[in-house]
Amino acid sequence: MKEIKTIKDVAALAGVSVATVGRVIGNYGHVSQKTRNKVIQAVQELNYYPNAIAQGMRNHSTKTIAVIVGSIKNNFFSEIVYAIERVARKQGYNVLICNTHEKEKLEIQHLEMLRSKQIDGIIIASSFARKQDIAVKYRYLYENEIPMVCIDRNIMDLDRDVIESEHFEGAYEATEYLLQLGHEKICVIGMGQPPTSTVRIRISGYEKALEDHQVSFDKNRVLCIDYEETVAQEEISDFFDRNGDMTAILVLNNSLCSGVLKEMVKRGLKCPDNLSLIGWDDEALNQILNITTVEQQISKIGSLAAERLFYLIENRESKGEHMVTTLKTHLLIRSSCKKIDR
Amino acid sequence: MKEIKTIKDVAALAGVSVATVGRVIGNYGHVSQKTRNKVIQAVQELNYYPNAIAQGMRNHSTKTIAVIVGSIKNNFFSEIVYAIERVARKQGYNVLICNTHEKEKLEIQHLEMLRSKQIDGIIIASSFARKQDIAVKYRYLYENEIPMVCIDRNIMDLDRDVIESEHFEGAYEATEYLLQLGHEKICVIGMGQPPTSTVRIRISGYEKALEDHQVSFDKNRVLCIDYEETVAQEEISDFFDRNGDMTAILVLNNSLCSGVLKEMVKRGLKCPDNLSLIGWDDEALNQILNITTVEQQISKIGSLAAERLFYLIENRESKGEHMVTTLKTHLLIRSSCKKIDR
DNA sequence: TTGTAAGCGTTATCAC
DNA sequence: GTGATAACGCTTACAA
Repeated sequence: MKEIKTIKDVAALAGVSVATVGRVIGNYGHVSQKTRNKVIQAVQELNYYPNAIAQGMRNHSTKTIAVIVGSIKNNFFSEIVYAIERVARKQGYNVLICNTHEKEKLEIQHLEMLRSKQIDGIIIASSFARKQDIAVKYRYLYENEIPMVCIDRNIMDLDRDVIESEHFEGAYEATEYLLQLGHEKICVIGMGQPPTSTVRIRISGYEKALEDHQVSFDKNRVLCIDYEETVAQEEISDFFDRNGDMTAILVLNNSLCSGVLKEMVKRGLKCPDNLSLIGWDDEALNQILNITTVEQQISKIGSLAAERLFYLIENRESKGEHMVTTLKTHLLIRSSCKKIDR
Repeated sequence: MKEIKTIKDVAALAGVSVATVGRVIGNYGHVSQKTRNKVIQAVQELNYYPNAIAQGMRNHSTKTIAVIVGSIKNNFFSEIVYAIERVARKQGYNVLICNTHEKEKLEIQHLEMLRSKQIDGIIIASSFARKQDIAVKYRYLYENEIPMVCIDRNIMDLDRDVIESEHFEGAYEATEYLLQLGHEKICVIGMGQPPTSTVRIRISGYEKALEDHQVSFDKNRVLCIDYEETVAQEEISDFFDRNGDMTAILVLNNSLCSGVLKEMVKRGLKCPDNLSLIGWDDEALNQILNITTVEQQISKIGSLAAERLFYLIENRESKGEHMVTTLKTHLLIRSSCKKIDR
């Protein structure tokens, strides 16, 4: 068990001052080749690594960013985090992971902790839909000098950069596809009770498609599910009971697709014979069962968010406009929807 | 955009010294009620939060731990990380996430970075199977004063705590189940080329079960797949070609199950009619398709590892024995395996 | 080219 | 009960 060495130990061993060691380590200023070699020698001998905490203290930078998401267990988020970490590592940054379980209180707690830890930047999928929903005393956590990028969801009226998908268009296209196949009794299922802002926008895309095809909207065809996993299956089951006449389901979150499929198995409903189905996000399950799906560019959300964040970190003073990037979705047509007669 | 306040600002506003503010914040020593109130008032007014970097500098503690895994995209790891983060947050710690892509070089790089960042502890699923495999110059990264817990995999001959599953017994039980159903041409598929230590142990459990039932082991029945996703499906396809006579497959990693199922769909093989199948780890896919599975206590691996790590952090001096915790697996029998005649 | 020393924000010991 | 101050390890302006 070796003691951790400091720049002083290196200086002592090399027979120079700490300033000279600093120059060699930091690669700045002028150092003679001879001295440089002595220092490098000493560094290797002692297995010296600079103390990043002390560096951070001086430089006001921790080379660490944080990602705040609902849950890293959600495939959508774990893929995003993976992409973020990839970009971050190449830039010499580490990534802190924070799960909010979609609880606003926890999100606030995390932000306070991150602020205290002097994190360099934050990528967040917030539980707050609008700035007004954030208690005034906590707004400073969102409106401060720390670079921040919102992913998947916008916080309305908050002037921050956003990377998201075309929620509206994705849902519109999927719904229209079902309408064109002859479906009118179309149900949608999304996450959050109340629904996340993302889900709300997707629902409005669904509504607009119905409207454009002269099919009336029925709010009983919409199910928004709470985040507590235990009750989800029961809610889905009740929903199936209430909508015995539905001919198609559009699932608005990947994590719900398996629940719907379980219910179909339980009821002996075949897809697409008894019920047409469209999923959201492409996963192994959808590929194997040949389920038509709204595809998002998940990795790209992560990598763009990370790149944008590093840009903000390196150009802190630039007071430019906040930027909203919207990524295209794509309806991947497989064989889970069938044509029906009206 | 507010400036970040320091303890000095608080002291100035409250009209006391920084020492007194420190006493109030840190809740130690004696402060009169009157002074205390003035300080608390100032703290709230300025929205002051202690700078954790400066605290870390003083206390030699960062209240941050790191988790090093192959890939957070892997459900097995994302569930573990979720469990770890849950425990950590309650203890006031943050969690850094590091993906190694199962590359030894990257693992070393991460460890160096973490050391530099003065991380308080590390939970790692290492790519190294044995201490001897680690270059001598890097062994100090594994044998130092930083608390460390290995998960899922042990590093042989390294004296560290381990939390893992019963790999051997899990594979033994699954194989025996197949043998009892009359299968003898049983294939296994696992991750890593060469296989991870975890997979190697599972394979030896499989071998032992064959031996105990007087079925000879054939190495052509074993497939170990490289981590590059792009080639995996092809390798599985070739493997199916080479083993046209197999009657059962035991999948040793959750992430491979979907690949096997895709291949079966492609070839029109029904489960269990044409081929019996056992998966590893229970996921939505297995539940929906009714696939018999070796269940691990995934969340528990994470929470136990975190609890053990915090114990080590808080009892740094204790030179106790390293501890190996082995969690039971459970064969969850569904309907993906059928009885056959010998 | 090299060394000295101030300062980053906190904690905690020591005086008063 | 309270305040001054050294220390944590590093960076860098300034002096030599």
